[in-house]
Amino acid sequence: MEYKTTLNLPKTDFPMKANLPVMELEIQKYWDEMDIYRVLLEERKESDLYVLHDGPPYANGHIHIGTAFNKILKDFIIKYKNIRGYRTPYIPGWDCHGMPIEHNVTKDLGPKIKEITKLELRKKCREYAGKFVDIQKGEFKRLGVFGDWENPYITMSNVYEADIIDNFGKLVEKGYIYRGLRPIHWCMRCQTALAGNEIEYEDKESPSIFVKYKWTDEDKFFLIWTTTPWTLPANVAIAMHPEEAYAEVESSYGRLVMMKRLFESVKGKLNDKDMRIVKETKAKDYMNKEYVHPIDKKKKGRVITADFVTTDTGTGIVHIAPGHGYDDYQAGIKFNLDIISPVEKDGKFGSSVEKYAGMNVFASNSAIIDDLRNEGSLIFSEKFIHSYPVCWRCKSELIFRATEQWFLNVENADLRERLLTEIDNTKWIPGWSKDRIYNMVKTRPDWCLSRQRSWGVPLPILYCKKCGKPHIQKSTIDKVRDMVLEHGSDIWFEMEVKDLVGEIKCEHCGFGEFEKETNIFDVWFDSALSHSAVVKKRMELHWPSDLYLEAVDQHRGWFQVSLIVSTATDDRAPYKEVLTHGLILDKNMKKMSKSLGNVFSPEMICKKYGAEIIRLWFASIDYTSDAPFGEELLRTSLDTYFKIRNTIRFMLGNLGENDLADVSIEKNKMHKLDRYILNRYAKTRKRILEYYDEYEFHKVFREYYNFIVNDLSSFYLDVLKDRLYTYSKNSLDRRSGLFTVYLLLDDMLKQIAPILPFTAEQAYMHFKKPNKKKSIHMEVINGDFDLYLDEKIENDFELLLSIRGNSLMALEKMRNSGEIGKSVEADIILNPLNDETKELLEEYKEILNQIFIVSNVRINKETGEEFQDRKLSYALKAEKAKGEKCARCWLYLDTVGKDAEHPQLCEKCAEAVKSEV
RNA sequence: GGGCCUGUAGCUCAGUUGGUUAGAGCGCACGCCUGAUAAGCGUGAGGUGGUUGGUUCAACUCCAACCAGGCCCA
Repeated sequence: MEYKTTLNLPKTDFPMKANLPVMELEIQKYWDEMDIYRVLLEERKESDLYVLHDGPPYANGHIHIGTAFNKILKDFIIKYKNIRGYRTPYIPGWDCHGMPIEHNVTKDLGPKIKEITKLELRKKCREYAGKFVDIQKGEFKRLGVFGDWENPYITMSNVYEADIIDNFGKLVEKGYIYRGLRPIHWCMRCQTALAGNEIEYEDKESPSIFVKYKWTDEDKFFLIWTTTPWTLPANVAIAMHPEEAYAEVESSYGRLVMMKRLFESVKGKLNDKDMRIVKETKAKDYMNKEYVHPIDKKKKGRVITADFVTTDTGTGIVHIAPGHGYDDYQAGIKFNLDIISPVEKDGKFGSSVEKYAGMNVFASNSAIIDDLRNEGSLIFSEKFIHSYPVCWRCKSELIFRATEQWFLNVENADLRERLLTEIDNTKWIPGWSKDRIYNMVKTRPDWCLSRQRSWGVPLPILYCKKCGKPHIQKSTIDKVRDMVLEHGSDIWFEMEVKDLVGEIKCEHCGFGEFEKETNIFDVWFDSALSHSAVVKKRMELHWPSDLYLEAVDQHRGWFQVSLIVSTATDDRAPYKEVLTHGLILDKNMKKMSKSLGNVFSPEMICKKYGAEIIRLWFASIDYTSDAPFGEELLRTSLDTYFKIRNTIRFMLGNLGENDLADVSIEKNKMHKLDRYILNRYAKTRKRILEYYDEYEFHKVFREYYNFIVNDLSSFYLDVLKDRLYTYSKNSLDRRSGLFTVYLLLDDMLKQIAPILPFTAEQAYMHFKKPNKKKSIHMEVINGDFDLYLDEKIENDFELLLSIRGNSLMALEKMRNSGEIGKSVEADIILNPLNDETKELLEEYKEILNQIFIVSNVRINKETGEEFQDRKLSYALKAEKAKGEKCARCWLYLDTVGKDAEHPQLCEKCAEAVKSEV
């Protein structure tokens, strides 16, 4: 027992128990105090620049697991590029304007909304967004993300808002901006436009009517179907399905065209027993055929085709009013139809509809039905119950109503073609990501930039008070931009026109008084311009960015809108590479949502487990597809984390108090086992770096973790213990082992630092190493392990390890029969059955017992279980160890007792003990 | 309904240009150690490869359809 004190057992203050929730906060404090972000930039001030531009999360609510995932992936890359020696400024940003914030603020206000002004509402929105910017900032920092948290970019800042207006001016100058009509959801009671999530659906009873439209040239009719009779005055066309069969039908109402498959259903409804098909036709037979307008007989409409025509209800022919429906609008764009919008803000027909002018549209339904019936064109009518959109606030029924909107023309100056070229010139990861955005851009419509809202950047457009025409001029816009830069965009709403832009004249009528546009920009326009407002403007960055990294949903969002404005104004994509990741779903691969109660807050996980555990989980999954998430899955990460941590701790412990400055050993003097593990690591490390360069973190993780488990923990370190603990302190073999552990730990800490920044930092603090920096993140991965590549050692050990496997099985049998406990209680007898095996065993005979962790390995002619593997052939047998147990190293050796001073010890231990004195 | 994606052991992932009994780690079971100890080591049991067809001497790997799930549109 007294000999235990002569052993070199591991010793370290690096705690086994991580207590991450507390430890991480301490490390965070350390980073804050040293100002790690600026220290790193200073450290790399001469280095190459790498720019990952942050896509701004929406400043609305706390971060969720998906936001955390995105930020952590970005942080992996930033920290990796940094530790590879790049200068990696990272400017986090927030998207602050827009409907969801305005919606929440409005909801909180309740009925008080009517008492406050637009400016007051905007102020409340600004406060709301500001509050969540601060909250999210803290939450992101807590995850260990490095960035310029003191100077993030905020889309509601003066600089940013001014840049939005500036770029709009450029787009105007280049001819991308035009005004057009577009139908939007409209609440006639609130007299406002509504966005998607402000719409609710309720069951509503509507009239369903069949109306016959007379051909202009013959006494035949198209039989159309609609549930919104009030939209008939705005009719400009009727649509048939391009693939379906149609029929001409003889009936008591005359000769009618309808969809063939709906014939029986229509016949039943009309109760016309003699109705019969007289001719089978196709939509193309009627293409562009003209009919008399159902309300205004002076006008004509024509036949078009559309995919959205229903094939299971109605008549198979629908009436088209592009001003009153989204499908209709799209069809209108496609077939170049007029967009008629005869309905005023209050939901009443304007003077263009003589017959019903001043009448509320819903009230007009019955009048229109009566009129059609009286003139004989209405041949069927019934009640129809369907889900219908209503206003989220006043619950009144909504209508689609075409209004004037401002658009960005994606065809101007061949923009669409140029976008597709830019997509081709960008590297998309993974590859399918390119197809996805390519197909979207290929077919996307013009971008509607205007929103009828309060919380956003105003469109800097004026309208002549006399002729009503818009004044949209670069010079004027630039004046607005300067005012916004100085005062913020509220100035648009506060100031008189002439104070805002000086004296200007209407270029159409020469009048000098104007009204200001009240619309604001689509919030996507804000974030689309981060490439300009941030990447171009910040001195520490370069344009274009090296990388954008967001979730799959951003192909329609940020990736695309950024591409559009950047290509339009600067003729190229704002990024060189785009990396897309999937979404985080719940443990059953179902979407997370508050109503399902399957949502996790990163905050809770940090408090309970630590940020490192989430980071490790994110590193272990393949982000190219969607991934599940749940607390029980985190347990895996927890176990994995402790394995990594303990292995690091064990290595730190063995290095202990050693002065590592002069531990260096030449390769050819090193122990063979050490040379083997360094060769293994050299190869592993090469793959790790390749995977990092390809952003394949789950492969990095797998490679790293497998090395720890299979190579280090269960083999190398297990075998090494005897050498480190029992050999005399300064023996070459022991120092060789220490040096190896030092080399491994030094590099392995750097390799894992991007993924586990807190733990790597903490371990680094306990790591005694020459020329140590203040933080591991200031280190650079540049050491070259190639000198340790050694094919012969690798091949030899592959074979030795195969023998070791059989040895382990033989030992396990002895253990199960109770003959031995630990493996050093046994000897292994090997009988080489061919020359190759004999040669191999001869070469390594000195260290075979170490490799197998037994007391002795004897090579002789004894029989045993025979094995063949590749070129090896041998018989193997395990038996109880011969010799005495050494009181110090616990091996059973026949040299025990030979030393008179230390009769309980083996030769080696006796020497070791003496040398220590 | 359209575009894109995913589906290999309980979990996370490997499987090279289609080619022998589909691999690893975790977890699980059993055992050992007590000089990495709220640790370490060993052994073992787990897979009709989403389903169904097709191409081929041969398919987890190629093709088609379907099922389940995800994103973005309609």
